[in-house]
Amino acid sequence: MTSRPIEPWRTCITHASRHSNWMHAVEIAACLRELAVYLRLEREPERARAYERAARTIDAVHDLDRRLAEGTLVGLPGIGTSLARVVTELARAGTLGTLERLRKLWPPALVELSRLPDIGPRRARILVEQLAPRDLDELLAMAERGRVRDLPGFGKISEAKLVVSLRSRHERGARRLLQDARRVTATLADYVRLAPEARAVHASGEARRWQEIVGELVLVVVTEQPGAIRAHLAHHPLVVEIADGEHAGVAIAHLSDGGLARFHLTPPALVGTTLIAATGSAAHVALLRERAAGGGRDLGAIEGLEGAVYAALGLPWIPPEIRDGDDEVARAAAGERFDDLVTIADVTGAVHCHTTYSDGKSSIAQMALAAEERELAFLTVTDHSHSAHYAGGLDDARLRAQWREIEAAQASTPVRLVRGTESDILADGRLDFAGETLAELELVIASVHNRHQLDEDAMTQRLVTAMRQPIFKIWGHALGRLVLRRDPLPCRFDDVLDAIVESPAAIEINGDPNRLDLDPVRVRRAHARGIRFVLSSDAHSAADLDYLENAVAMARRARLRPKDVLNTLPTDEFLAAVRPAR
DNA sequence: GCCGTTTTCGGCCCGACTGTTTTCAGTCG
Repeated sequence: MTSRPIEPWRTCITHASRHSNWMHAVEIAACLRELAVYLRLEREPERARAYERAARTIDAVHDLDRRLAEGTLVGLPGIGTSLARVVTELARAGTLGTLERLRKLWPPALVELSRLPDIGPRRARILVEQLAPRDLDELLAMAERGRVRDLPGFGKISEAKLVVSLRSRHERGARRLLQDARRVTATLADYVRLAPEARAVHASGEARRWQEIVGELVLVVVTEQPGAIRAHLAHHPLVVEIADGEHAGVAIAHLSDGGLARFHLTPPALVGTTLIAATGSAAHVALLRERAAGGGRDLGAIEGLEGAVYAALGLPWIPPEIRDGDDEVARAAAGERFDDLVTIADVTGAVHCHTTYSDGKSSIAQMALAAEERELAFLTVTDHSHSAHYAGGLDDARLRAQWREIEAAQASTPVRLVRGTESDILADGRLDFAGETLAELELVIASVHNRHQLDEDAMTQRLVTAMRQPIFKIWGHALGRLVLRRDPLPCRFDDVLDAIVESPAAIEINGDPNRLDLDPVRVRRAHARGIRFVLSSDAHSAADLDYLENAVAMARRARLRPKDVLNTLPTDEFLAAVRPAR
């Protein structure tokens, strides 16, 4: 286990280690999306869609560098000879003749404009061509003066909507998923490191605290020449313009995807306090500032690394994941240490994995190999159950066929393969297999996949009934939320926790970047009731096993220790703890 | 521009909604 990282955040930086060029997948995908915007403006929606599809593929591909080197991009979904050439050129040269030409042809505001709600390519083009605003602020002023309502395709109502979305574009348009934020932050950090004036670069902000939704991206750059860093930043392909921040040590980059990135430029002596301020939360920093002032000190003037700043305040270092401004400072002051929160090195096995038997992309053998590579001792094979038609759920016969394949695969892997299921929780709270089949399984995950719209009473009843089933089961992606897309299931959560406390059950913390479910706030509530957890990746491919990192981070945010997590146990103890039949 | 053949060219999700029109275009999910 020694080879795996201890501090989850670090892996983000190491994964992004670069080759001779500096164009990452994130940047290539952004350029493809920008090209798609221009193609839509030029009324080529099919080609635009092809570029958007290629952007999604590049975002998702795990071995881009290898494929670039070997010239094996063609064959990836949506990548033909033409787009392979475009991607290769972007990767090698950092830009593309066509893209540069289009950027000169269309005003910069246009790309951002076409991302606003209710503004498609046609009306974006009308706004830009008829009003010729220098930027979106000027367009806002024009809309406020009533100059939009008489344009073709516009009226008073759409003008008013435009004003609203232009006024709120920064706070709303910049909300992004944690995974996206971490990737873009890492790529910006790598780029800044290329500047000789940058002595160190640290990712910070909400992404460092593993918040599910990230607004601004925040980075700390250690440098004695902030002007040189600003000039360097202006040349990044994602950067539209560099603006001044609230004080001289801050530069704000407007990104072509509509987001903002804030760079704190600090001299070496103040890196610790700057990193603390840049990481937040605001409430946490306020508590530290108060504590410093109580001792007659100015937080912003304390020199040294982060640990030294905390030490100067009489505190142990507090992990970013729990800097919520809740009671972490008070507890740390009272002597509680947080250096024993669960880490990825504590996790012994991969729970909740799909294979080609249902909607996974990798075979049982491929999943086993990926688990072995990650030094995991066991892997639970938990494909969907029969009711999940859309995902190719398994009936009894195919489940038993899978058991035979698991047995065969077991012969050639040291990873203990566990016979499991992700059983649908039916609308009435029953599980999807008969009791005798469930009893033959070694592990049961019970999840809601449909009928999300039941009312609170019916949903609570459904979940309570499911959790009271007389077998041990793991409540999978508990409240079914999709970050920024779907709210948690409506239910009386504490009633469900009551049922879990009484019944044999545990709760999953799902590391799928769209789910991150159960959320850390509710995990703390469940933890306070003595409920235990499993950390899972919900992997639908071998590479997805890395989503475990997200689950670990959510668990750390909830202050879980290894003892709170079932899949930190040795294989035999884990299997005994989760065995369905008792 | 990609893809999958009804195999080298035509389709690419499509219906609901809404504000703008005056019978529909644009946008969204």
